[in-house]
Amino acid sequence: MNRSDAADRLLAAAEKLYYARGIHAVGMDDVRAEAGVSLKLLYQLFPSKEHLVAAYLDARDEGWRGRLADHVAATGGSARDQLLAVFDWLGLWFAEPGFRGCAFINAFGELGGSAPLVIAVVRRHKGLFREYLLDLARGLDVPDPAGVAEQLLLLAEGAMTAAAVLPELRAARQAHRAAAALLDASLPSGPPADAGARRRATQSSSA
Amino acid sequence: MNRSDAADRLLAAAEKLYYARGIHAVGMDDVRAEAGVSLKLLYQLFPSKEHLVAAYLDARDEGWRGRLADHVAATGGSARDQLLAVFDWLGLWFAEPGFRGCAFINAFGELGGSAPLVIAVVRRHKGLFREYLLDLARGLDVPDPAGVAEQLLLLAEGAMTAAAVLPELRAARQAHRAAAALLDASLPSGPPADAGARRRATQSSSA
DNA sequence: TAGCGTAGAGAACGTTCGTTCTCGGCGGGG
DNA sequence: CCCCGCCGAGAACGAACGTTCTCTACGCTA
Repeated sequence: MNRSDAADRLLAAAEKLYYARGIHAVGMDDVRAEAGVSLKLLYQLFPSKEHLVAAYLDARDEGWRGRLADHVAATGGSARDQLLAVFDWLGLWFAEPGFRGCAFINAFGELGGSAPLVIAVVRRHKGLFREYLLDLARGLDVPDPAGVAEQLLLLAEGAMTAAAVLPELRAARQAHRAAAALLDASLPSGPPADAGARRRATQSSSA
Repeated sequence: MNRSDAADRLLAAAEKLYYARGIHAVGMDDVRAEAGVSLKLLYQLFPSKEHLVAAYLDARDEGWRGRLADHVAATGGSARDQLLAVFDWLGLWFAEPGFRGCAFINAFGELGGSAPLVIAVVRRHKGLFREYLLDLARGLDVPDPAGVAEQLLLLAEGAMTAAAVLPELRAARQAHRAAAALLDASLPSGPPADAGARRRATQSSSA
């Protein structure tokens, strides 16, 4: 087996097992067995569990942001539409079978104090997500796109944890409504002329 | 030593150690040593680690919600003021030394799949926080207090995780601004007359 | 074909941890 | 004063895990 193939299989196995069961509940031998790779090769490719976990999170970061950006780009529309499409995509993600919250928040809570490699990857991921929102927010005609991006980031983070802990809240829909309200309120000229109509329609459709 | 005193000391030790280092990084003997209690008595009071963790989270739930409610009640003012005071209190909490995010989210990420007692306590805590926000939101003159409460819940949850992972974002301040905007937008008659002035003042004071 | 480097399978090792057991001592009732 | 039961201290036990080591077999090269 090619070393690169083995690395791919190991990362796929790590993502499946770590995300589903948590990190400390999955042993190196579990990952090895799921990937069908020898322990020796595993340790040649990833010299410790922390390295494997960091690589898993790195791969997941790339995939997650890629799928989000693809969905948003496919939606098209104005900057406002694209920012709202972020929350549509969150709703699709939350509804996927096996959804267990944000892998990065989970990993941070699990390894918070004792895994600097992992902490760095988590921070990088959240920072890149924030930058992505900021890029979209720069397309708005608002005086403070960074503030809007950070407020939407808070909404998205809150939706992820709420969806994991209290699935019945339909967090993505509430986050979408809140995001629309924040976008309207952030316009220096006030909400667009039909904002009231849109708000009423959004509320009644969420009953 | 009284059994009730021993339980109190054990819960205090558990809170200090579990919150600071995470749950699986703290052994039963660490808690026993910190509390100055014998292992035998520990197991008489809490028959397993999972019971001890659940009891720790229950005690923390009570303390956390109590401190929040005290701060909000001491603030007084309108329902709107009290809801915003929730975010003021979050800012104070985030700034405390040793802040490491929400203990319940951390525990959920750490034990997500394998500790039903703990999951139940986490869900109860978040449910009670949501009910608290809902009680405050019922004092607003808005058509959908439940929606407002849930949107503010998302903001608060997002602020907690963002503050833990990216402290430099000053999440509480952004969450406060977003909450004010959401409250203005949720009024059926539109924002109060001075909402624009308040928004501008809030923005400039955050530079 | 002989020799060598390497890979795979899994045993082995050392550590940690949750939980239970043993032993020595202390206090309270006859 | 003596005996019995309980308690604290800590050893002990079994399991799990991260990591390394051993042994065997295979493929490549001359």
